[in-house]
Parts: sequence; structure tokens; C-alpha cells
Amino acid sequence: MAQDLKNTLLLPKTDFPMRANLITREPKRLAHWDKLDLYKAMQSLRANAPTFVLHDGPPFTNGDVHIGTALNKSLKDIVCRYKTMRGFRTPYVPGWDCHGLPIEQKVAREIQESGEEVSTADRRARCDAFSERWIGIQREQFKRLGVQADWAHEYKTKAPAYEVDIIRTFASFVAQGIVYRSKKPIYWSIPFETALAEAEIEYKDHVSPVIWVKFVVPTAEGEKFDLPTDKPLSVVIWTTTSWTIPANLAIAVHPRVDYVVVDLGAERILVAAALLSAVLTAAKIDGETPIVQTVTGQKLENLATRHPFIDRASPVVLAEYVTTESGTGCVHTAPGHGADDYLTGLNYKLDIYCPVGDNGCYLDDGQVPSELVGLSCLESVEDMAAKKTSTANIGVLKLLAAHNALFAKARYPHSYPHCWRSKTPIIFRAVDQWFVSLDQAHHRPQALEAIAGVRWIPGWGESRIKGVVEARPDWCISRQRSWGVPIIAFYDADTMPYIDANVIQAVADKIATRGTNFWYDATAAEILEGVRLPTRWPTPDDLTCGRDTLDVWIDSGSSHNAVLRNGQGATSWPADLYLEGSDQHRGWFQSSLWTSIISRGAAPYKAVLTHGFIVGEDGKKISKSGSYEKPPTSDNYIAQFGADVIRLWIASQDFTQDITLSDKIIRIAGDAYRLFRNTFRYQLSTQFDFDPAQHSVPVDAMDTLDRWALHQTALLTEACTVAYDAYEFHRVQQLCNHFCSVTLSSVYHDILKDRLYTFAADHPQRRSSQTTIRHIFNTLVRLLAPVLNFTTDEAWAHSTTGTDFTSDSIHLQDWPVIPADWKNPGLDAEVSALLKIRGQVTEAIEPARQAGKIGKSLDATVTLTLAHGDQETAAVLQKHQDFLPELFIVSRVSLAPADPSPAALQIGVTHCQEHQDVRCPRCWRWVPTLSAGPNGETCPRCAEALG
RNA sequence: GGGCUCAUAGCUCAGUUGGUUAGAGCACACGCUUGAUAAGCGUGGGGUCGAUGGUUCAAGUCCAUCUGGGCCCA
Repeated sequence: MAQDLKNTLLLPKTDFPMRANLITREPKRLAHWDKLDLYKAMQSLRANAPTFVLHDGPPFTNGDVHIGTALNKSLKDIVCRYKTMRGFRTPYVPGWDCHGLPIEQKVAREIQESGEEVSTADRRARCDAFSERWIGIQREQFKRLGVQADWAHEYKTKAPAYEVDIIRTFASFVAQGIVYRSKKPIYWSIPFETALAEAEIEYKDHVSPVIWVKFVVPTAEGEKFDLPTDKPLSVVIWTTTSWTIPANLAIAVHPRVDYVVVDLGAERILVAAALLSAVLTAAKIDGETPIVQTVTGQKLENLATRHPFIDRASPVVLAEYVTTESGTGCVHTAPGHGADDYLTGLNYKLDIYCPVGDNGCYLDDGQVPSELVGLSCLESVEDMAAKKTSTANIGVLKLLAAHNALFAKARYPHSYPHCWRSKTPIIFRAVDQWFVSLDQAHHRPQALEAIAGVRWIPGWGESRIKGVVEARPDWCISRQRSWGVPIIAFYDADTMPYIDANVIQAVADKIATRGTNFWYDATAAEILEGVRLPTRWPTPDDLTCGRDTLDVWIDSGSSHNAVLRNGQGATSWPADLYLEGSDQHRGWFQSSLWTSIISRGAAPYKAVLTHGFIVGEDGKKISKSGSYEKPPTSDNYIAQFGADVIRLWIASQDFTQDITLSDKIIRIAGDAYRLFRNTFRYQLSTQFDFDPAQHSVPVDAMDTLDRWALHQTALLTEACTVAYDAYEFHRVQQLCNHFCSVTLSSVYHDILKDRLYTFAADHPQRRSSQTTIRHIFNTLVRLLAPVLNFTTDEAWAHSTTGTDFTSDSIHLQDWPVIPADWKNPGLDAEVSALLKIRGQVTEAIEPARQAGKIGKSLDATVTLTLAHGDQETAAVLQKHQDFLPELFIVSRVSLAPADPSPAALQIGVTHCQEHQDVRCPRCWRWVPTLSAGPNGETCPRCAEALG
């Protein structure tokens, strides 16, 4: 009996499953999109539209896609899909950063382990293969994430055409005369006579001789600086690298540290006050050592001391990095042998002096004492085992002692960098490098001006990049590596460099057809065959090819030239947007800016969006954040949660700050995902007997609640559009979340059930609501499409075809445009007032429910006693009196005037039974009487619906 | 140590130019429903707005210092 009645209800029905099963379903949709060539379809759709070019920053190709990279690519994908829907043609050409040390190093270790002998060209081929393999893996991982891109036109920095563009970019630098050669200290492995990178260094314990050395202050100098000159005075320095003493060109002091002149009897020394006792202890001096004078470092600037055994001055210079933690507070400065020393050298225009050759031995340059020439700085593994220090160190010690300059010495255990292959201590040694001047042609002010013209999101990005652009010294662009783009420079037998823009262009033409390995396989003569050389150049037979490669930042920094300028994948220059992590202010944003300023005089991007880094639950960086069972790769997370959940997680947080990743947070994203999915499912389920062509109700004929819902949808759309335009995806997520859970689920959908289920199929109110739900669905599914790209497409397919897939993908639809008649502020105000009362009503029902008097709200009769003087509420209630039971989801509402009327609205709740009502077994409402019908007794409304 | 930056309920976020008892969703607890059911509805608890000091009639909001994170340098 009851079952028969139930069968007369129009209950929701859909094939759209609640269970998402993303892990197996998403790959099927990817295959479907592949078949459709969705990327191409999206481009063709906007063939004649204005473009929005998001230029991809290339990930490095040496491992699985990290969850951080997944975050970056997902954000890009969300932007592109949104912009496409907004009517832009949005070409997205993905890139790959292929050259560089980490790959070269991995390959080098493989070669090392196998003990093979390989040529540079072979080594490069292996690096190429290594990179290519990861490109293939990463591409699939990005695709799995749902990233839509022009994979057919992707760019690789190792592609011959791209490499040629890098070389041409470099040529344009040379043409402007801003490329120069100068020395810079680098890590150097003596046994292998090769430069080392930071990553190729291992820190190990090492015992070095440490020495305190006196630098005499000449009497005239002492007088000039108001220092006492009646006894010999020396500035004492301290160093653990004795062999660098011949390269000493200065002594650094801190400008705001106090220094003292101390009387030792026969002589006086000058050291930092804070380190005096430590120095005296080292020199085993006790007894009276009166302080004769105290002076701040600032006052000592340019005091010209004498080098202990070379006839030249060693002036005092100022440096902020000087500390009083160890040593003497007077820092031995050899610009050719230290990073700090180098920068100080640049500041004071000192020579970047390095009298040590490739083999680690002192050169005979006319300055190095003959006793030292030829001595080696190398400490072999055997030497170290025998506790022997280098012959260079011993030579220097002897020489210092001979010149009465050795104030003290000791053995000093500390952590020191060693070469990863030979296990010997490295040396820091200045070698010739290529630099690009950033000031000579006024590029720096141009860059700063360009920065001001770019939209930085968030705004502080501007001060951040300004900081690095202002502070960066000239760009050192050469690297002593083989996996990279060669610097097209030639050298004669005396290592004199030859470089020329036209020659580079001519060589680039050849490389364009033969690849960069041509540079490594051929001789200079072969390479230069047919090339017109500048008049002062030697003949090609007397030249050799340089073996330096370009800084990889030139590689990726040239992408706007190599990709956008060439229109690869139908892109164009400049980009509308660069979107990378905030570390790229110093990296790619900067290198791209410089190459663009130098080669084109303008910024390569109109806007730059940055995101933060992923941190663990405790707010700490992921590597330090507890132990992760699996590596935090994109695939590991997708295999567990599916791409849409990951994408929703990404869209749920303000990505301009740190982004928190934890199982808990992803679980919450999963809950939000289910809310959206279930909303789609419910909406779809209400459409089972609705044919929009046939049943749609025009807005002006719609029911009050429906018009209210459309108004809310309009507000949501406006707010989401603003949020998307501001790249605030977390606001979209919050807005939609609130909309689905409150506006729809707890209000609109909940109220609608009665009419959808129990009214006659064609009842105007029912059709009105079905029309509205369709409108809302069509809007909501679009608003979420950029983020939930799989699920919205699935829901969309169900709505349009009733099946899982459609060729007319959601991603080919336009952004929702809200018809003017959806907006209805007047009605919105009225319904809002009613909903406020609804809240009070549900609150009033609760005690009755807690007391067990009432179960479902339909059991309740509600009596509203109007407040005194609240005409507005009274008017609204009276106007919508017939609508109130439905709105409150109760069976009966009576508006009771009272005398005297209460101060506030009073709500009485009783069970309908108390009013002798009976429950309709079909719609479950309580009514005064039931009447018999073909399906038994029902309320009149149900009888009519069944009739 | 320097540059940039962040800190509001267990989680994710709101909080307009300083102005009533700081909001939302989720999570949690309790209840209802069993005609969205691997669903739905309701009610409720929960925050000295990182800390301290200051400006002000009034500070989550402005200033200073500190603490703890993040990115990039040194």
C-alpha cells in the first residue's frame, strides 16, 4: 500500500555515481580527451579571439614530478582553462629545462662507477638521454594531473633550435659590447684540474695549519692614522689557508668593531679588542700587555700595511662579514681565493689575483718569491694519512718565519670542502670567466623601469625582484661544465680569447643544422670554415674552441626569445603571465628579465604571479617535516586521492603564502570534493523527467524561491569571476563550498524536495524549480570547471547526454553570463527576511525535537506571534503567508495577532496531532482531512497530483 | 646576519579607510530523518585574533620590539 504510494512519487534519479573512484575513472577521461584532441579543440574554438599567453617556466628534467611542481602546473592549468572559458585563445606551450649540473653529475657518477673513458661528446649524449627519459616520465605525470597543454609543440632547452636561440641571445650581448672577461674564484680540484660546483663538494674533517701573521704598519702610515709609532707596529691576521698568503692583497676589518694597539714590549700589534686574549694565548704571551690605543675599524680604512714577504702594500679595507668569533678580527683578504674576499676585492677595485696554476702549483709571475714557485697546494690522500700538509703551506710558513712575520701557529681541526672524486681538499681559485656587464649600457635602470611596469601578484613581488636586480653584480655567465650550451669563444696558444658577435651568429647557423655537439666534435678550423673573421684574429688553425658552457639561467632565461618570439605553438611575445614559485624572483623571473632587457629593451611579461612553497602540517618545510613514507611526488598523491582532489586541495588555500600539505588537509579537500560531487549528482537527479526545450519556465514566470536562488547564483558568479580574475582560487572554493552547503543543500534543495517529489510532473512550480536547478547546474559546473576539470566534465556529460562522456566538453563552454533578470535585489531582501525567520523557526523546533515530541519538521505546526510595531516583518510574512509552510518545511503556519503584541516575534511549536490533523501518507504533511483516491487516502494536493 | 614575507577557532579562509558581544564552511559532539542514504536536516561546544609594549575615547586592524615559520641571499 505504502509502497504503491511511494511509487507515485517523482523521486530523484541519475546514473551519475556518488562514488567518484577517481583513480580509475580519471585516466579514462584523459584517454577520451586525447581522442578528442581537446587542447586543439579549445584553441580552434578561440581561433580568432584575443590571446592570453601564459609562458611556462620549465621544470628541471632529473626526476619525478614533485608535489610542489604539481602545484605549480595545476595553477597554470586552472588559469588557462579559466581564460579559455572567458573567451581568450590561451596557447600553453610546456617547457623542459634540460642542461645543468645535477644531470651532468649523475651521469658523471655513473661513468665513474663503470670506469669508462668517455669523450665530452659522449658524456653530453648520455646527459641528453638522461634528460629525455625524464621528460617522457614527467610529461605523463603532468598529463595525469589533468594538465592540458600543447605537448606537440613543447620546448626543450636542449633542442637544437632552442640551443641556437640561446647562442643568438648570447651573440646579441656580445654585439652590444657588454661581454667581458675577468677572473672569479671557483672551487677547484687539483688532481683533476677542473672546476667543481657546490654539489660536487663533500665537507669532511680536516686538520690545517693555522697561522697568525704580522703585517707591518710603516711608520709614515702609522702617523697618518694617528697610531703610536715609537715601536714597531703590526696588524695581525689569522688564516687556515697559509698557501693563500702570497695572494694577500688586503686586510678586512669590521667598521664598527673596536680594535686595540697592544704593547708587547719590543713591538706592538693591532687586533680586535674582543679577540685580544685569544691571540695572546695562541702566541703564548703572558705578563704585562698594556693597551696603548683603541680605535674603531672604520678609522683604519686604507691603512697601508706591508705584505710580509712580497714588496707591496696590503691596505685595510672594511667588510661587514668580519666577526669577532675567531681569528683576530683582522681578516686576511685574497680576492682570488675566497668568495667574500672576491666581493671585497670588487668593492675596493683590487686585482682578482691568483698566482696558482691549473695544477695547483705557484706560478712564476714575477711576484711570487722564487722559493715558492712550483710548490703545490695539493694534499694527497696519502699526505693526509701521514698528517703532512702541502708543500705550499710549508713553504709559506718557512718564508714567514724567515721574515719574522709568523706571530703564532697551531694545528686546526675543522670541516673543509673536498673533491667528491679525488677526496682531496679543494682550493678556491680565481679563473678567467665571461661576464655580462649590467651597467655599462645602462641596462640596470632599464630593468628597474620595466619592473615598475609589470603587474606583480602579490604586490610585494615587485620589491622582492627590485631588491635582487639592484643588488646583483655583473652576471658571470660561463661555467666550466660540459652539459650545456657552449660559449662560442676561441683561444690562441697563449689562451688569449677571441669572441665576436658575427662569428657567433655564423657558427650558430652551422649548429642549427648540426647540433651543438658539432662544437665538441670539430676543430676550430672546421667550425670556422667559410666564416669571415675579424681582421685582428689569428688564422683558424691557430685557434682552439673554448670549453666553457653558458650559465643555465641563460638557457631558461632565453625561453621568451626561443619560444614566444618564434611564435612556437601559436604563442606571442611578450607573455601575459609568468607563474612560478617565489624563489624565481631571483631565478627565472630575473634571468628572463635581463635577457629581455638586453635583447629587446622591455620585460618579457606583463604580469608575474608567484606562489609559496609547500610545508608540512607543522608549518615547516616538507623535507624537515616528519618522515614521509613515500617521496612527495605528484604520482604518489594522485595514486592515493585522484587528481581532482589534489587540484581542489591546491585551490583551497591562499597559494601566495606557504601551502600546507598533510593527510588531514587532503582528507578535508576530499570532503569538499564530495560536497561538490554530491551537489552535481543531486541536481542531475532532479532532471530525470525534465526536457529543457519542452519544459523550461521563463524567469518572469518563476516561483519566488527559484528567483531567489537565481539571484544567489548571480551573486556567486560575480564573486567567483572577481576571485578568478584576481587569481584567488581559494575564494572560489570557499564561495562555492558555502553556496553548495548552505544556499543549496540546507535551504534551496531541502525546501524543493516537497514540490519536486510530490507535485504532478508538469506542475508549473515543479517545472520552475527544475528549470532553475538546470540554470544553477549549468552555472556551477562552469564555475568549478577550471579546478575540478575531470568531475565537471563528467557531470556536464551526464547533463547533456546522460552518459559519462561527451565530445562537447565542459572545457569548450563559455564562462557563465548572468541574464539581467536573474538579479532581483528586492525579492532577495524579502526572502532573506523570511530565511532569517526560518532560522528562528528551526531553532524553536529544536527543543520539541530534543524532548522527543517531534521528529521531522513536517510534524510541526508553527504559530508566529508578530512583534509589536515590526510592520516590515509583518508585511513580508503576510505577503508570503501561503509559502511559509513550504519554506519552513512544516505542515502548518499560522500568523497570530496578539493583544497586547509581544516585543519580539514569538514562535510557538506544536505537534500537528494536537490540532487533530492527519498525516498524508504520500507527502507526509499533516492536513485536516484526507480523501480517498485510487491509491488510497491522500491529502487533497496529492490527490490532485495523482489525478 | 641581510632582503621579501607569513602568524585570526582542530583545518581552510573572511574580517572594507581602526568603531557594538570577531564571522563562514569543514571537522567535532548530540539529535532528527531513512523519499539525495558510502547521502540529507537541525542544534551545540570551540578563538585573551603568535607574544609584549605603545598610539588612540576605541586596535584583529596603526607603530615598535620579540617569538616562531617560509623563500632567496650571506
